[in-house]
Amino acid sequence: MPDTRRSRARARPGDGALLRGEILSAATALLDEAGDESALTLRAVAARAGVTTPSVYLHFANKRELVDAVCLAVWEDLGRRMRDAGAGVEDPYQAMRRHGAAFVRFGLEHPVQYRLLMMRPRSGEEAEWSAADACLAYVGEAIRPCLEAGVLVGDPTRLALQMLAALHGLVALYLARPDYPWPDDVETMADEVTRMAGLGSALAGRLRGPGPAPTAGAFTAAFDALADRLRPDPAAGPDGRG
Amino acid sequence: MPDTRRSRARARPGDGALLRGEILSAATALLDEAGDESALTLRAVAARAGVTTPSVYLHFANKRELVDAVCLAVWEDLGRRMRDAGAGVEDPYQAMRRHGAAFVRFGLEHPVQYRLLMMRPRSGEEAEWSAADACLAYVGEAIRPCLEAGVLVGDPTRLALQMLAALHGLVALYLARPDYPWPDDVETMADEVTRMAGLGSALAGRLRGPGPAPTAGAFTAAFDALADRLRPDPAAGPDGRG
DNA sequence: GTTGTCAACTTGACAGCGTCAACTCAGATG
DNA sequence: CATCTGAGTTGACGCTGTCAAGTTGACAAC
Repeated sequence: MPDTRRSRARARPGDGALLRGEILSAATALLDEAGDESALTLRAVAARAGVTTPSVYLHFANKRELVDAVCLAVWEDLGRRMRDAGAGVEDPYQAMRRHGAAFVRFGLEHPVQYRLLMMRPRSGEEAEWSAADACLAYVGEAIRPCLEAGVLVGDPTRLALQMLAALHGLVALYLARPDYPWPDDVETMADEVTRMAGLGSALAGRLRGPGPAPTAGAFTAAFDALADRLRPDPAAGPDGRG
Repeated sequence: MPDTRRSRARARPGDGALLRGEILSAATALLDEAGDESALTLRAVAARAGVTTPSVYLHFANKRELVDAVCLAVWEDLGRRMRDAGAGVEDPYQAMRRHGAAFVRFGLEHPVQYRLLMMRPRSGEEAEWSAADACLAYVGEAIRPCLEAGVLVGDPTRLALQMLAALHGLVALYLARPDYPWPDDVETMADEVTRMAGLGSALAGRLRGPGPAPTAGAFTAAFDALADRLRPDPAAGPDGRG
């Protein structure tokens, strides 16, 4: 038996690109339903699109390009989501917190696509470069106001990489290791990791340079003093701390 | 042509387990030489061990178990390496810095194994549980002295997860995205990320609870003051800051 | 309305993969 | 020498991505 009964009418000359869209949505549906990339075979995609397997090659050079296209489609949301998360928050540090949490939330909402785009060895070719690059760029955008306001100090690229490392680490770890003792509120944890990275970068940037390393005792005392200073008013506020 | 000319003498009854070791080292060599998991096929492993393909199934239930065994072999170093890195450093925070850097270094030195064990969706079975669990346990060990000394405050498990997220994020990002604008000294960056996570956790733990979120301006001033306090002596020391 | 052309798609195959049931074979044991 | 059994092989199955060559069908021209 061939792939399947023919179910799709041949496109008219000039409309060949129509199939591309149908293949893409078939692949997307397949990936979303199974939640597992192993379900995404060219044969399954083609059959779902009502077409034979090699027809996929008319619009995608190979499987990798198809997978990339499927995953990239979901990526178009990321920038908007991160910007929306920080919109209306004028304080640059608090805005960065929202940006980071939005990034983590996005990753957790698209586990398969995130894994395929961010946790695969690089293809060697230039494909899907834009996705991972977009992540770094968005994080860079999020921290720039903090740099301009003087909350963060240091090299912007380096800071963005460190910040992204923390965010990506949370997503990647959660996706690959759901058996870890994760708290129920991973949303909160996303904010905590962002805060951790933000506070840590802010402080580490100031401590750079030669000099003796402070002891843990000095840290403890200094941190307690800093916390007191940053918490002058014990009255409750609408937002979380830090 | 069958798999290859027969090159291995059949083991004597009772010595069947010998083949297991030969398969393991063949697979290890294959993985190390290619630096790419796609080179690790059962046929290649069997041929390298001088045996036919199905013989692998005499000692490993499936390919996944073989891959896990290969990767786990390298994991036995991790605990020792992390402990060694912190040995002799009595200051708990500085010891934690070393632990974190050692973890990152380990991951970067075993890219294929790290990726296979830490960046793959969970098998569903219990296999290789120990590897990822070991990571979390080692990080937990590293931060416990900090908790006891009062440098870190908060839930140990949560803190370990956050710390591991930062460390894993750096490794995972570097392995999956070598095309990022990484600095030449990733070693230094490993330390910076550890420091970032440590400082951030230390501070974030103190700022938890209800209350208004400090503004970026308050942060900036408070951080500058803290940095001054932690850097009382501008004389150069042997160690990095922070 | 017949014909020709070319894009759109199919046919049929290839090599390689993980996996398994059935078979052979050598070495130890009686 | 006969037999038993653990060690390894043979040959196959269904699956995968991929490709060269063939077919089909809508439109444009006569």
